[in-house]
Amino acid sequence: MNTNIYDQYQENKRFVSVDCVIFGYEEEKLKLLVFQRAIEPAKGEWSLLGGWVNHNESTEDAARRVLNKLTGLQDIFLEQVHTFSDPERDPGGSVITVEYYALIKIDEKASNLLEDYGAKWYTLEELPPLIFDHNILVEKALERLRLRSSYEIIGRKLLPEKFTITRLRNLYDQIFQKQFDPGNFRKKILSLKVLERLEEKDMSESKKGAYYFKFKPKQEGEFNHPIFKRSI
Amino acid sequence: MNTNIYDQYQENKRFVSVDCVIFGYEEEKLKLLVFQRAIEPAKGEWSLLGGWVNHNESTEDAARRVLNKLTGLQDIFLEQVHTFSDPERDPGGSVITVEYYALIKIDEKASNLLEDYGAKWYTLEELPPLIFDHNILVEKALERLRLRSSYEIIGRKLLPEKFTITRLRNLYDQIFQKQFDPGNFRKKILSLKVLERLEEKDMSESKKGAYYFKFKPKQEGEFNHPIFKRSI
DNA sequence: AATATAAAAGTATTATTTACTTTTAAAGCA
DNA sequence: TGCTTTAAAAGTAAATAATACTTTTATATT
Repeated sequence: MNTNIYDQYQENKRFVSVDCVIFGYEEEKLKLLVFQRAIEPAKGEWSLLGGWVNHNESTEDAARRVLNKLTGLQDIFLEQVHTFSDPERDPGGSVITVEYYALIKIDEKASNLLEDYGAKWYTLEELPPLIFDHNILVEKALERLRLRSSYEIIGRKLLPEKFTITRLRNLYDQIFQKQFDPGNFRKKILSLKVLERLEEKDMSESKKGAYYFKFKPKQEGEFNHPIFKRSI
Repeated sequence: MNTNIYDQYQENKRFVSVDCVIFGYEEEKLKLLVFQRAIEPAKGEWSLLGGWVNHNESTEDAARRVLNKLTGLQDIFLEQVHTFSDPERDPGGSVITVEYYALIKIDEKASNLLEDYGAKWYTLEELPPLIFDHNILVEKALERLRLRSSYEIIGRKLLPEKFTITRLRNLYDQIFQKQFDPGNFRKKILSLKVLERLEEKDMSESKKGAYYFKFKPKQEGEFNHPIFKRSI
């Protein structure tokens, strides 16, 4: 252990954890990965993925560590959401938790790993009651995901390499829980010039077929303004 | 000390602090309150207001406690910004800090209290280098203040009871570091119907005089959409 | 009474959003 | 072969909002 000038304040040390709201997209549905809690209190109940923040580790590193242990994935999109610190929030003791949300492609994960952990994907509507304040954390993560999605076109981490505009629109329908107008959505998205049209078409959804698109490489400072004035 | 089911994880306990970016508005300038640090390391250097998070206290309570000790104010607007946790961020030891920004009326504070703490108001341009990552915290707080100001009309906590539209516009000019068009700003603000015009005029700035306005009581769910499409 | 000032109101142009309708490409039949 | 069906893709017209201005107004000062 390295010397620490704050050792005189040992009294003030606190339990700090991270909790991850894991979003995925599959079968035209935005889904959320939840776990059966492995330790007391509330052992066996549904919970977000969490873990202690180790010494000499940032909270983001801690979140990546627990996510990697679980999914085997290395390059996961993470955004910090909020820190919850009500001393009563966890009946097991006063724990400060830093919340992140993660976006992952569902087909990428090693599903056998997930089963070992008693994990399960739920749609937003089917989500069961979670332990402690975790349902509030989910709400907060969803708010933040919506905010982000209204400033940039999200999907790089949720959709496969190539996808149709209809599929992207469906993702946005799911995130905002509303129906975007197909024509207007297409017009708006294409006007942003962040997608590149491929020559290949997806013929499974219509007779005419829908062009596949992929994301152009990310530009610096691409999105400074809200994209949709009234999406939220 | 109450019993704690997590006692077996004592090893994992961490130092947790709060840091406050304190915004005020005075003489047509957005200002920031900074302090001469009272403890080692970097004792005497400019720093944000901070403090340890005590047991049985939320981070927001901790922020209110240090702000109240300093200013005597009870009802301070606070918004949580971000949690910084790089183990190397504080050379004195690995400390996780939860950042808040506060909005206060400069004339309200007991300035003698401030002097005891070696505090000083700086404009954004004049802000000196701060310790550790505190300049980054300031940037982050400013970003968050801008985001909030683009979703609701801020000023309840920064302006006096009654104020002119010009004064509110000047505050927005300061926050976004740009010049809003006087006519268009007025039109936009009044269309939101959050201000109430008083009969009294401020005659100090023009021959015609400018009506004073005050905020109407806050409505629930008033602002769901960005107010200014391109303010950021 | 004339002048000067910034407030307040007004206006015209352009851009964006919204709610639609029409056309199109290709598959699957008759 | 050519008719039908489908959702994609393109197009359109009206309403709303943003922007860059100009004009009018109320009142203290000269």
